[in-house]
Amino acid sequence: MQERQTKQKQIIYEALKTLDHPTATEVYGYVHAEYPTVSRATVFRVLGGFASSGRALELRAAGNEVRYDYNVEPHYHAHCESCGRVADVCVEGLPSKKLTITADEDFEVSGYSVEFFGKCKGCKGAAKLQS
Amino acid sequence: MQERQTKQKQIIYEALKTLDHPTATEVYGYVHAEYPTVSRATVFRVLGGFASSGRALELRAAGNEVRYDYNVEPHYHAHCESCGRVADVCVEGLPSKKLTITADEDFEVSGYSVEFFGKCKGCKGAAKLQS
DNA sequence: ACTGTAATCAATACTCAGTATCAATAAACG
DNA sequence: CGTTTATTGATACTGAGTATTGATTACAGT
Repeated sequence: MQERQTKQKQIIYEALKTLDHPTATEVYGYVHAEYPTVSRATVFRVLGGFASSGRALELRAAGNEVRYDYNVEPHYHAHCESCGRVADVCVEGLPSKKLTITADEDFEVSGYSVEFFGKCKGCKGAAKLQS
Repeated sequence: MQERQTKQKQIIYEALKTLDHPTATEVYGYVHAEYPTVSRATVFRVLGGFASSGRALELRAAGNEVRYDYNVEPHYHAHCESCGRVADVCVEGLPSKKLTITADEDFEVSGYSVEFFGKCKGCKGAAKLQS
C-alpha cells in the first residue's frame, strides 16, 4: 500500500489552487479556518509530499519562507522584495541551457535557476512600510 | 556620529575573510572560540550591517541559511545541494542583461539573479549521507 | 587628557518556520 | 467487516534570526 488519498490532502490541494503561491502557514490559515481539526504538521507534511511527488512546486527563494505552486509547468517567478509574495513572469531572452560553468574548486554543477526580484502591485504604491 | 569602528567588527570581518562563505552561526562559532565574550546577537547584527553597507554580500539561497561573502565583486555562486556550502563559479553564456520580462499582474521586476546547484568536493564523493 | 553622548555591546528572552515523536485514526484491500 | 499500515493530530522541540535592555565604549568637542 502506498500514497493514500485522504480528505486532508484534497482540502490542502484545493487551498493551494485557491491561494496565490501561498506559504505553508498561509495554507494552514486558510484550511484551518474551515477545518479547524487539520493540524499544522499535516499541512507542512502534505505540501512537502506534493512537492516531492511532483504535484506542486516548492519555491524556495531569497531567505523568505517556502512557497508552493500548484502549477508544475516550468515557468519563472518574481519575488516581491517587500512582502515576499510571488508572481509568475514570462521571460524572453534566456540562454538556451547552454552555459559554460567553471567552479573554483571541483564543484559539480548540475543545474541552475533564475530568480527575479521586484515590487508587487500592493507594495509598489505603498512602498517604504518597513524601511 | 555614525558607524563606529569597534574591535568586534574587526574580529568578525577577519573571520568572514578567513572562513569560506560562512553562515552567521559559523562566524559566531569561529569568533566565539577565540573571543568568548562576543555574543551571537552581535555577530548577526554586524554581518547584517556589513551586508547593508555593501561591505559584504548576503547569499540568501534555496532555503538554506543566509551565508556571507566578503568578496563584493559581482560573481556567481553555486550551492551544494547536500551540505549547503557555497562555491564561486565562473559562467559564460549568460544573457547580456537584456531580458524581456512580463509579469502577470503588474509586478515591477527590477532585477534577477542566477543560482547554481550541484555537489561540492566533499559531498560529491561521499554522497547519499542524508538521503 | 577629560567628558558627554550616541552607537554599540552582552545577555537573554523571544518569535516563528519547520521538524520529530507517537498514539490514535482511517484508507485500501481482501 | 477486519487487518494492515499510511496518515493524521497534538504537542514538544529545534534552530536561525530578532527584540529588548541596561551596561560599555568610540569618538567629537572641549
